[in-house]
Amino acid sequence: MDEVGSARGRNGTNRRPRLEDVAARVGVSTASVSLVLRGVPGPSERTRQRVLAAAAELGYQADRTASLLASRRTRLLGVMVDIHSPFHAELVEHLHTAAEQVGYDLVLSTQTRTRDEHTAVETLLAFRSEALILLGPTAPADTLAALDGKAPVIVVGRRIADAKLDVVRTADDEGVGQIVDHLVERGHRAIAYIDGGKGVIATDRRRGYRTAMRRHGLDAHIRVLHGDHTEAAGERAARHLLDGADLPTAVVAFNDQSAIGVLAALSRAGVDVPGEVSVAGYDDDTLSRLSCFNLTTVSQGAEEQARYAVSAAVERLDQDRTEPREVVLTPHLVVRGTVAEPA
Amino acid sequence: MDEVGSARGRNGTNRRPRLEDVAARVGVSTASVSLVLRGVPGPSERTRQRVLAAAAELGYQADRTASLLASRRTRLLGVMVDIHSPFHAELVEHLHTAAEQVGYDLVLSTQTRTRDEHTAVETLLAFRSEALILLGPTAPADTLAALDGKAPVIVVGRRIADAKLDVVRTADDEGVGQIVDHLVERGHRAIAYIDGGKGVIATDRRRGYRTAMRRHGLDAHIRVLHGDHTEAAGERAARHLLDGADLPTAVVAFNDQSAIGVLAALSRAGVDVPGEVSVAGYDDDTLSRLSCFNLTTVSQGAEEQARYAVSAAVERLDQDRTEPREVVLTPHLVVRGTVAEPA
DNA sequence: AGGACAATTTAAAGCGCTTTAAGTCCTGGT
DNA sequence: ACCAGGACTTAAAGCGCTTTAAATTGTCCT
Repeated sequence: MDEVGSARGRNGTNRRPRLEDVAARVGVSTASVSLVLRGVPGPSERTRQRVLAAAAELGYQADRTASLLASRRTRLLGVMVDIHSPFHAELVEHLHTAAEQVGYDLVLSTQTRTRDEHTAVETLLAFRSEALILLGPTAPADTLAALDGKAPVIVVGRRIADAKLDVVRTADDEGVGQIVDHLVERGHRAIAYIDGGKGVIATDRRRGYRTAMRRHGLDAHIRVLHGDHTEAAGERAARHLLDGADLPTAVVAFNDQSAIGVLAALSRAGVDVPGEVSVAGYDDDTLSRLSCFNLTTVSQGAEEQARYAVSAAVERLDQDRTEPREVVLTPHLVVRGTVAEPA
Repeated sequence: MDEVGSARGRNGTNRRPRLEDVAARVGVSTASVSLVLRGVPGPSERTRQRVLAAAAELGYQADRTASLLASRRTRLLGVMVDIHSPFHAELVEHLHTAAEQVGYDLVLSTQTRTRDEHTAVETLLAFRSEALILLGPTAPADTLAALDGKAPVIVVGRRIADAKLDVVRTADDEGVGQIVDHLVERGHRAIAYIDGGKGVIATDRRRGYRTAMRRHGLDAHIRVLHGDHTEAAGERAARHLLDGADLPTAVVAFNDQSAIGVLAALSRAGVDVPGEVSVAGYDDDTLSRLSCFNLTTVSQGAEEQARYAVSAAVERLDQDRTEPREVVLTPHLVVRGTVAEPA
């Protein structure tokens, strides 16, 4: 609130105020000040008021490192993110609020091209995170399991073979299934799918497509095109479709980026979307919301995943849950403008 | 009974190894171990080897909070980012490497819709960051100046009125100037500009446009349309241009998002880009690189800014520089596919 | 052999906070 | 009066590491 700028370097001594300074000012012990500042019941109302006043005057702010060190607990959740991912950004946002509600704080660490997952996690541990929330880790399952020996690990967004650790993710197959259902309801039958490569997630989504098509008795229309997670892949696949004889009435892409590649290729070829061909993506990326795309897609529910991840951590830390748990959430369709009845 | 990894649980049976444990294992004092592990000269080669071996065996990892507390120095740079910004993501990536090279580490804190700048900065300070690197802060100049009283503040990407603190930014006016030059070279004269609202940055870019136009003797063609930083604004402005009598041959937008709105509107109206109208953005967003946009834009040089920000911090911390410094970098044009000779 | 000096090693004092056992000071009941 | 018991308050012992002064060892002269 009040930005009282205490002159730094006025007399060279520029120590930030310590607990002791507040205590001295009020004339009580540091113990009392600590108690008051943390809201622990005990100190009298009079002391409380005076301490709070003094702390405010001095602009006192607890030194986190000292607090962490002194208390066995740090109430810190380490979060590993890919700072380039918009989806992670959203997750972090919700993790912050979820953590705050249960009295935990977040420490962030990011992997980049030059900074691998290992380093990121070490940093988290070095700050004494009590649990690790890993967003879309790529490390092998046993590496993650080993990590779980040091602190509870919660993996978000990725399936782990036979998980000995907590996992929070959405049912990717189901999400793609929903898209197919949506398209079928609108009257589509020739629905092609552009694959996402060889990851766990891609496998699930592909299976979701196949299963849904069969469920609708459209086995004959199953058509999976090679691709990956990039826009370029979507474009390539779309061109392949355009070159072929039978253009499907709808195309489902592995993710939004790929779908956008499809849109670009179709638009360049003069094919109207959704007039001639319907297109759907996956992830509900920031991109997909842009009005120039307005892509029908599937949302992974960042907020829900964040909430579950935090409560998984809390259950591990505060409620001695020991058996691993996998939370699989249902993604939900986001209907926008790239799907219509087939021509 | 059989637990994966080591038995953990809240009873704290499985303490992570401490300096003392390593020392005991080798049969030396904790002091020696500390010295070895930090690479301080002193310990003999024999001790060094044995300590390193023991540390590795135990999987020892220093407890950062304790280290930070014990040493006056934390060698920690606090970085405030907007986790939703792709540009910030890039900056962070480069900040990491730059900091590492000079032996500093980063602690990240993000502002979100529910978490304001103030909170983010407090967190940074609570972890005893020695300097604060603020990416695109929105707080008023005097608030930032007050902050500088607690720790050196380095503002990245934004101009500060009469700065008492360090600033690293690019010359926004110059960047827009480069775009205008580029367009003029290609033969454009009727170049419109879509404004970015009322921020400091927007002001600079607008001025850059005006100045460049005058420099080329195109005063008569100066045309600034109302807008902001969103795609919607770009779309709106473009429609306004389309409705008017005289469509310019080129449009420069405040940023890439706005430019993409322009592209969308033009494409919808059947106007060919760059055949009929050239379009340019600003920021070199991830978006602008998408092949379906392939937008000609201006790059802010994230890496360079990051390097300067870190060295500004280091100069403050290790070389007691006290007088503020402003580093203004030259942005550079990124020529892609949305600019061509006027029809 | 004795001692000066360099090379190692270590004891011990914190860093700023939390936490707990041990006060201190009241109250009211007997 | 006197004491039990409640309401506060505080002294003091760490948390796991760094750091410095002092102690130890070894080396090399004279």
